Amino acid sequence: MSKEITSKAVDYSQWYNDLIIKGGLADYSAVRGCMVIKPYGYAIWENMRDQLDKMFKETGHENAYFPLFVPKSLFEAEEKNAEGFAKECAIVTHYRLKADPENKGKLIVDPEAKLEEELVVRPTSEAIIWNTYKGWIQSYRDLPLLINQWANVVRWEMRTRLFLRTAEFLWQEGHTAHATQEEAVEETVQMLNVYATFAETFMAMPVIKGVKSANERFAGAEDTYCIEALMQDGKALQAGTSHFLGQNFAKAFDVKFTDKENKLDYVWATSWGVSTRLIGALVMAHSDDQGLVLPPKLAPIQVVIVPIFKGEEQKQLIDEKVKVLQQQLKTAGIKVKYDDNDNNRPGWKFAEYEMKGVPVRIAIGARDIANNVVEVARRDTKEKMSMPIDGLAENIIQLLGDIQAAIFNKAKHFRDDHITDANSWAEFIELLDEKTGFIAAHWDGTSETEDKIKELTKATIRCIPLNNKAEEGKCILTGNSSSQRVLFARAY
RNA sequence: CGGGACGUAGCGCAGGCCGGUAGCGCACCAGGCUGGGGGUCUGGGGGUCGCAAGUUCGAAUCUUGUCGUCCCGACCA
Repeated sequence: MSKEITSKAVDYSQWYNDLIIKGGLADYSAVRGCMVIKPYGYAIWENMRDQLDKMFKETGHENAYFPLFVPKSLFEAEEKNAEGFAKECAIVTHYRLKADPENKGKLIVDPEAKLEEELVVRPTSEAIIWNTYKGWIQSYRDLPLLINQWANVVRWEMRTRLFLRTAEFLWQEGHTAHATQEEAVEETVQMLNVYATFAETFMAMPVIKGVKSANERFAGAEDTYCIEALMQDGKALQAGTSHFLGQNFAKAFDVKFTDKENKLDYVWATSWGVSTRLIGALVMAHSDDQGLVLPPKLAPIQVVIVPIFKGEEQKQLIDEKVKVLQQQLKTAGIKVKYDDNDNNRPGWKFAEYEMKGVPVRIAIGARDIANNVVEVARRDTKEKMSMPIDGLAENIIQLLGDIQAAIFNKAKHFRDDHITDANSWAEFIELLDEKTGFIAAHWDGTSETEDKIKELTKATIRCIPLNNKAEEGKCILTGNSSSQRVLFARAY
């Protein structure tokens, strides 16, 4: 009983931390605000990455890699972007250390090794990328330019949380250049849809697609599209963003092209990204007090087989049977692990793999072999069933599919139950505090009102949903006229 | 950057008020009994008590300083 998890009803935040640490996803590190992603957590990221990468390539994108460092002068070029990120940038000012003459065995920054121009450790790569694109784009024939980068970025956050907000994090950032505004907007929406599909199909996490209000817009964007998810504590989490950048970066970095009519114009841009934050979202969307609940499509281990035996003779019998089963499951494309480690007893293993969120557990003992069955337990419902050994792989594939669908539906029901209309300020406050979740309310469309609401309630406009229906109403705070409801929530 | 908590074995903690040989649980090592929900018995290894000064015959314990981490908030993906 060495690995107890704090109940999420008692302390949601502690529950989340316990899952990450005890589930073996990540560890605290010696660096403030930075975490170590452990193999099991990294395996989830690899699965996310591989799938997203495939989807990016299917939509015509290529991968490239740009430098970690951005010369300050480039970083400054797009004013709004620079201003937005300035206060969370790490800066390289020197390139050398030397032995401390006053303190043996210690090093100090060599004052003679000061850089002429400081380097910003990228918090995002627009600047370095657009500076590069300038040299790559001359003609409409060079467009569209569709590039993605898998990278790490650094944002010096005041307060960090495992996966949700760390000073350094892994992500992908797509940066595209287009000949027309329409095409750039189309790209922005296309990538938003890729993210939404990924979140719902692979993470089993329902999301709302929408557009950000001006307050929440990416620094330097004309429009920020986003997918918003709901966590089990009723707080919203921005899971991905896709930005229409207009010609802002093209103008800042002087990226022009000649069109078919031989006219010179600035290119139109997009950028879009998702990060390791998705792992935090995944954890908070589905898990319970026994540990992680991972969707089969992203689980590093989809099926674990636990042998139950008395003595070597039984063990050998089981080993032989499992060897065959394991091969059948692998052939069927299932990620399966046989845990015949003799240090831990079955009960310990059951608890351990529940902690780690393995979707399906198969227990097999001499008794089962005699009956030509195995015991199958699903993580999401804890339900146990007996399955015939013959045709096991087909049944397991079916079961994995069922689990994927079940956890999506469960999350979707929860989410749908937590989108509530508020028609008065009093109702708005009560919903925020009691029911939580998304609150659909009228808003007069001004930044001032949004700021005021945030100040009073800590709730922000998560998004204006795409295809939002028009509805005349009065702003929840000011009573001014409004033409549609927007979604408010407290958010991560 | 404000508020709070905590630094003692790999992890989780006690000891501290009242200074006097460094403790517990888990984990680890060797072996036994075990095995269908975190089993059990025996034996064993592991510590400059975050760091630095000070008080004292003597400091994990008292004093001062310092560094670090986590949690809550503002900021943000």
